[in-house]
Amino acid sequence: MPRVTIKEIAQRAGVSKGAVSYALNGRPGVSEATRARVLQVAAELDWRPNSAARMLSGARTATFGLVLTRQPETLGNEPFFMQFVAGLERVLGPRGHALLLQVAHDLDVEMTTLRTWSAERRVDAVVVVDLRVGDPRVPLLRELGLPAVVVGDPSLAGGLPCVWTDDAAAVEEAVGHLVALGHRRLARVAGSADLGHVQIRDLAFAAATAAAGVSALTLHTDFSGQQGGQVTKDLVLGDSPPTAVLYDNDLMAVAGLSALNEAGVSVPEQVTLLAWDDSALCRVTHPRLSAVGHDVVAYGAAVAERLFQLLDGSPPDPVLAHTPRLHERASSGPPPGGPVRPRATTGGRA
Amino acid sequence: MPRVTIKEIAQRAGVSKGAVSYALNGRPGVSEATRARVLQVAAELDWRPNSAARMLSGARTATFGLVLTRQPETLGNEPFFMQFVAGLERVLGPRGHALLLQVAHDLDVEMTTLRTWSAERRVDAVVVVDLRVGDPRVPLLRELGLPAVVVGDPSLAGGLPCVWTDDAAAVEEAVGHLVALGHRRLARVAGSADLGHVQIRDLAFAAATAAAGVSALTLHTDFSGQQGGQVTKDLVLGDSPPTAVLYDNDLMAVAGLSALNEAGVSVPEQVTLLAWDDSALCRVTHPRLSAVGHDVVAYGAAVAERLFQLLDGSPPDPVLAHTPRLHERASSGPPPGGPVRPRATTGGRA
DNA sequence: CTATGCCACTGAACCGGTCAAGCACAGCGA
DNA sequence: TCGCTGTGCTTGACCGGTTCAGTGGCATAG
Repeated sequence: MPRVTIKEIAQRAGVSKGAVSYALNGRPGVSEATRARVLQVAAELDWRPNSAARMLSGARTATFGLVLTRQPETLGNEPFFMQFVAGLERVLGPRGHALLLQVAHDLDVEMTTLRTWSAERRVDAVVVVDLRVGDPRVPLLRELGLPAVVVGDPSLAGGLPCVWTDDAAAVEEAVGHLVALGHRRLARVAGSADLGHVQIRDLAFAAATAAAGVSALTLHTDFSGQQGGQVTKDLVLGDSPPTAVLYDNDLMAVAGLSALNEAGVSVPEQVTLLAWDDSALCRVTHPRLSAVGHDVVAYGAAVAERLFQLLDGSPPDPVLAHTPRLHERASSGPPPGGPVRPRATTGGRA
Repeated sequence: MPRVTIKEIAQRAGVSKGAVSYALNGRPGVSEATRARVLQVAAELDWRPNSAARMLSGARTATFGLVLTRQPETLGNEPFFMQFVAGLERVLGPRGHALLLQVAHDLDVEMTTLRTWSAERRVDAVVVVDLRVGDPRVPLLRELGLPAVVVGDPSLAGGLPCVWTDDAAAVEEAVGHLVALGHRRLARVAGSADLGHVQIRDLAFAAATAAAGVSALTLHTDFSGQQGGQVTKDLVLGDSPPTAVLYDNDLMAVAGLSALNEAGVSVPEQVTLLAWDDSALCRVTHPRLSAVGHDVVAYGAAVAERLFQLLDGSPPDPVLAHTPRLHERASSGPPPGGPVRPRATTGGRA
């Protein structure tokens, strides 16, 4: 396979390598006539730049990196990541950029990968997800001088450019909705406490319930269905059970629903359940799960846009992608014994 | 950030660039004493090869490509892909290789990506999944001369090296199990008929049911929960309903279970359900779903191993990764009216 | 003592682009 | 007529590795 190079284009077009480079990159230094001729020859030969050569001289790899650090099983259970990646690519693809992906099983491996990518010059920038509280990746990226876009709350990003969703506002909306329905004892089945977005929801949940003067309890899990189901049973079958439970992902909500179903507790008559993420899972249960959710594909696309802005030298201001909204379905309703006052909501969205 | 290059190592070690290259790559041409000195200097300076420079001269990118062509939503709902990727990385990471990922929304985009990666020399080889019947990617890869490992049945791979799981045998096991339980009317809720693995299961299902002399019906869907639920209801509430339904993924099985639950049909008393893939979803329903499943992470790892073998020049023989097995849980049992003969199974695995 | 061969290493070309510097020539004003 | 400026193109260095054709030194064979 004799690969087409600019040298060959230069010969055929009767100009030098340099002129071809100028012409192909749309920069001044060649006449329009020459440029057109070069472009035509390039098209005829179906020339594509050798990415390695570009990288070597230009120092731009046209590649971004993403490391996902979770257990493979957990990762598979979260539709979030695949949709997020799809959103990234929606923007990267048309711009000729590629995504380098690594799935790591712990943060140390991820950090090593970031170091390697930086040292080997494999990526122009990286996307960082699942921020921890006091995340060690933030200082590492600073130290490496590796451009990065952090997916998460500005309070966690340590000054790095970030794209975030306002989870606190979403929690407030959910709590407000539940309180308006008449619920007075709320519980939250949360993910790992060391994850930044979990902590942000923790705080928002505590604040919103305190402000509304209702009781609240948050329990942390590993995001698994197993723990989601167990914790739900413990809560609902225990002393002073909550009348509404808010989950940190969809899988745990599904597991909770099944556990209650098994225990003979009816949803939403006895307990209201609210999932988080609003993936397809929420629409395949009976009753269908009400959920706090957002457009994850668009979220990924927003992050990709931010990556390009970053390389263009824009300042590291946080970008709010959007605020997750509550989607009411059949798993939520007034608490048993009826609402304190008539349904005060404005009606749900499907 | 003054990047460390072999030139600097050469200066410090008092040898030439060439000698350093030999030393670092473990090839003959330098004495052991010199090699040790070079390696030590390299370690001290924390040298890493510039990947672009390597690619440019060596023509090896240490990168493999993977294109996933599905709707982003569908993709998110299939734990398969994330686990598969995790399995790939399990092997690639330690060997210093990276994975370039693209999510495409149709096959044309995927083909364009493959052309681009090949022309730009971005990858050493690619992994091809979701093979179609008469897949156009097979001749394309041939034309491009791009090394590839096909994930799927040898009959679909068109002579390209492939890694596969014996889905036909798994279908036979499932049908055998159902027949042994006494079921005489089976149905299958399948995915898109144009996917190779769906067709293989189609044929195996038809053959196995015919051999057992039981009635069988296969309906195709788009893998979505919505269609999975709808088709299940149509089947079970229709004329001559099946007593057992085998699904092509977990999501549809969950949706089917919910739909029946909603319609007041009890599982497994009235209908037996069997999911496929056996992700965490199967353990968060009530009753828990029996499923045909396998170790997807190991599958991905096997594919990665095959990639390296391919680059080492091994012949394109198919590799059987493993055969999915039936995992019995609570959604399967004898048909209503009792088994034709006493339970003939040897007991299930968790 | 020369010839032979091997070992360890050097020097330079090369991969395919980018880019700064330089050069030829046209157009223009003085 | 001579310089000056700007356009359009060429030349060649450079990125950081790999690789191949030497080369000099040394040991062994003839």
